[in-house]
Amino acid sequence: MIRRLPTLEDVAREAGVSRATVSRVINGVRNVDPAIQSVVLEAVARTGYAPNRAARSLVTRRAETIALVVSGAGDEPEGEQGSFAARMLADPFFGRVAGGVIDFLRPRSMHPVLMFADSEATRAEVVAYLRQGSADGALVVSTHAEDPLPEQLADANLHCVLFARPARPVPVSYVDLAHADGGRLAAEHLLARGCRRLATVTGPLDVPAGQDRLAGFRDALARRGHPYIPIAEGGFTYDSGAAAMTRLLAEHPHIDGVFVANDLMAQAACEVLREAGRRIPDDVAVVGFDDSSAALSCRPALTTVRQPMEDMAGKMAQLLQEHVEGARTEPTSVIFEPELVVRDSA
Amino acid sequence: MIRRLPTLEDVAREAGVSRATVSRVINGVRNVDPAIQSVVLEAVARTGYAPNRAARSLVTRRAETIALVVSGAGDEPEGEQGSFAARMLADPFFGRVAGGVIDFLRPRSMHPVLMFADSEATRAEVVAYLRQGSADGALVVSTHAEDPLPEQLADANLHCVLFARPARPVPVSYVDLAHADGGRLAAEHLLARGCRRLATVTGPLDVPAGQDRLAGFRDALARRGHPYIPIAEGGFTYDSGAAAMTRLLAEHPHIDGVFVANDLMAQAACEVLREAGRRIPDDVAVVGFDDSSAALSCRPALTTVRQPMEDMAGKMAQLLQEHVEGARTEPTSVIFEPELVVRDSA
DNA sequence: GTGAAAGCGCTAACAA
DNA sequence: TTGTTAGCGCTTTCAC
Repeated sequence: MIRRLPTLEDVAREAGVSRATVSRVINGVRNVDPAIQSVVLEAVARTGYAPNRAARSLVTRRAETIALVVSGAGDEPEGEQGSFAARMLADPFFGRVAGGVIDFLRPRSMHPVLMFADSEATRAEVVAYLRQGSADGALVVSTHAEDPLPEQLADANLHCVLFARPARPVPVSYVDLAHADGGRLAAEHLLARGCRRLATVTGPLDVPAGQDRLAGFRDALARRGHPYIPIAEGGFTYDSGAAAMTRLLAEHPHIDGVFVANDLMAQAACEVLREAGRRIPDDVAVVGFDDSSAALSCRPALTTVRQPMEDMAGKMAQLLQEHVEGARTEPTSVIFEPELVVRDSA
Repeated sequence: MIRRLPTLEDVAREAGVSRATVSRVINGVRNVDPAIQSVVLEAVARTGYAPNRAARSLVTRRAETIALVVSGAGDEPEGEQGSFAARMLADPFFGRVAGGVIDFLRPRSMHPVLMFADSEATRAEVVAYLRQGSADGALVVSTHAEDPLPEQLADANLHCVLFARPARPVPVSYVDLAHADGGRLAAEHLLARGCRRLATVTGPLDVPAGQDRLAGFRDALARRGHPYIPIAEGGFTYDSGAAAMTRLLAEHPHIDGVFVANDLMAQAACEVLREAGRRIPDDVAVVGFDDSSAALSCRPALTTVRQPMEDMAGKMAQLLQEHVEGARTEPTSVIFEPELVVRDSA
């Protein structure tokens, strides 16, 4: 019995063949005599051999690992709210994206490395991590508009795929949603149920998702004879949603329908409306966006524009894999369609 | 200009020294002439050198990576609820643990690999992953009592640290909470605010956390002259909490205080109570457990027993690091104390 | 304080 | 179909 972990060499000796043959069996290369193959397999079992990943990576130049990185601004106050990582982990949006990525990766026996970057230093770490070959590529989710990470990765010639179109054009692949169509869906639903004094709590207006949802909403309304709609800008967080709804209500107490640009803010809006004595949906109808877990935990259950995030995340992972394998060389984009989910709030 | 990525060799040539010297500078080994050191550093900058992780791991026998694995039963119905990974990511409990781990790791420039295992096959993958040296050890969070993973890891001589004591003894380190003390805190608070007809929604009674929280609660009550307390068993999920509270209310309509073994179920319980026309805390006081994000999103805000999960998770990561580095060889356990957080529900 | 040289365990040409 | 051999890029004795 040898003390150190068994190596290819040990298995080869045990099976009475060469290292190369064992390697072929392990890696499922065809051209191997079935008889020899089973002899090798037995030797593997007997020795309890497990291929050393570092050694393999060194020669294949593949880490067989991808990074899932969330990149933020780094200008937010730390403290009570918890760390950036903790905040992101608590966000139902991130959960669905991560879940989608993992479900794509798992059947392929791959597991993502989780990275959170909210400063130049941590972003540099992400770049370094990939440059060292610790991961073959990155899936990046940005939390704010001018995130420099995508460009840094592109400049370093590293593989990456983004969730959502970057605010400034960067030559990398991304998946995204037809946000404007989602805004339209919300507008039409509110109109159809008879609302006439509409308003909206928007997302941050410096990111495409925020802009496009608003544009689609306004657009559909304008076509139906509603040229002006009061708006209040939010930041996609619960608190910002509550604040925005409060402002809206103060300035326009008679609104009977509101489109809120994501579910977390919509949940906050419902809370504010309820505390202001408004019944939902009777007095004010509320439509959210995302169909995240917040939509279900909201009372009443939220009517919302569903973003198929798991599918989007899976696609994102698939695109990255294609880039890594060289099956795809040019950046591409895949845009998904939103869908209205009608529940109780509108 | 060379096409391939720069290697130590390239930097050495550029700096006019040997590979060994460059390696020393990169790794911050002392015995290096300051002058040479800066020459090397310049050469590194000029070439844009980044050490290859696989090559380093091959010789150091360290992956400098740890796995964060969530191990579940695999007997739960897939489907509407989403995949195991998605469900865990949506759970505020997991979010805090992961956040704590990440915040410990980040200053050390380490990033966890996220793995979800809910079947024998996926558990075997976790073991294989570690045996290949892809990660130096595992942090494991089990979602059910008889999780075989800890034992499998221990048998394979792999480093691991658990979150919570395993149901059956396994020779591995773990961090845990003094759950019984938490139950006691809840009992005393409820009694102190004048509740006299108490009941409890427990966690699953086949896991230590479920048992101990109940035991502590009962114990404190028994000491104060309340020998019998109605209970309803839940499974730590929202739905199971709602079901348990419904049963409790049907059988004991006059309860005026309830201890619910985690916040997610407590949130569900509040919902059930509210729909049954009970005011919280006036008619029924509710105390939760964990102080997860559910405690804050609950209406009214939940009075709860706080589990310092971030600290626990950080400690878990620290213990693992000590094991990996060989600074600690014997399994150990660290038990944290819970703390009552008084909000509006009790 | 620095360099030469020996591997770490594996894959992939290339030969046989 | 199988074996031989040459590295992949790095750390680490061991001399000097």
